[in-house]
Amino acid sequence: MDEVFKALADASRRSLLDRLHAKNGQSLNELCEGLEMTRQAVTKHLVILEEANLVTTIRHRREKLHYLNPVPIHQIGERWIRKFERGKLAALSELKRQLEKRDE
Amino acid sequence: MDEVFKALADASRRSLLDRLHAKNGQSLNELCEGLEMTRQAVTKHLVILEEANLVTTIRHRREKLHYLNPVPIHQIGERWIRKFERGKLAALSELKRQLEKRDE
DNA sequence: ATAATAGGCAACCAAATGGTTGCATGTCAA
DNA sequence: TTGACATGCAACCATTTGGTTGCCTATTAT
Repeated sequence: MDEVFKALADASRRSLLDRLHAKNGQSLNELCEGLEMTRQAVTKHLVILEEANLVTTIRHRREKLHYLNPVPIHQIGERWIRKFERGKLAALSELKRQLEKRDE
Repeated sequence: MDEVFKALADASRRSLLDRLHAKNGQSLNELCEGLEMTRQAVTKHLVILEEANLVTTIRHRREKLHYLNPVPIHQIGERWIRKFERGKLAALSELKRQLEKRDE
């Protein structure tokens, strides 16, 4: 679990997860597009995400495709949120979402 | 949100959250007990947790009492987990919990 | 009044981290 | 086969981070 938190600590890695959340199964070079980092930097980040089991990869031809794995993220909440609190928190964020939506 | 992830990245800080989850509203010195860190190190960690809004404090006499705030933790899951995935993941971890319980 | 308790501030240090450059390897297309 | 494309590996560097020590302030109890 330690690796998961370390992996999520960096903004670049979180934005890589965002990209995969938006479009799953991207190759390294695809994930590099539009970023101001070197490909090698992105590689390093992806390795860290893989080791944390937040990203799974499969090779297809010469490409390595990356997929987001939401399981470890889901487990985070289970550590510090009691069961009876979940409902209230969910209701709270739904309310927040509605209020923000109203201002669009 | 960046501060939340940074704050959660460190194992010492996570164990402080664990302690508050077990017993809410502890003072600095209470939180220091049994740890192999200096009080000043713990102070630094608590400041980081406060800035991330993961811990709220109130002063009572000369003591500063610390409380766990689960809201930012709850928000993490909302970022990368689609609504339709939540049910499955919750079922999965419940299953896992049951299986682990069986081995006790 | 004074000692003990609870906490705060600042300077300093070693280790970890995020990034770069340069080169190597494997695979596909013409 | 040969060049282009997709990825991998390693050395190196600046900055951040977690921790320490030393000293200071505020509040409580005797």
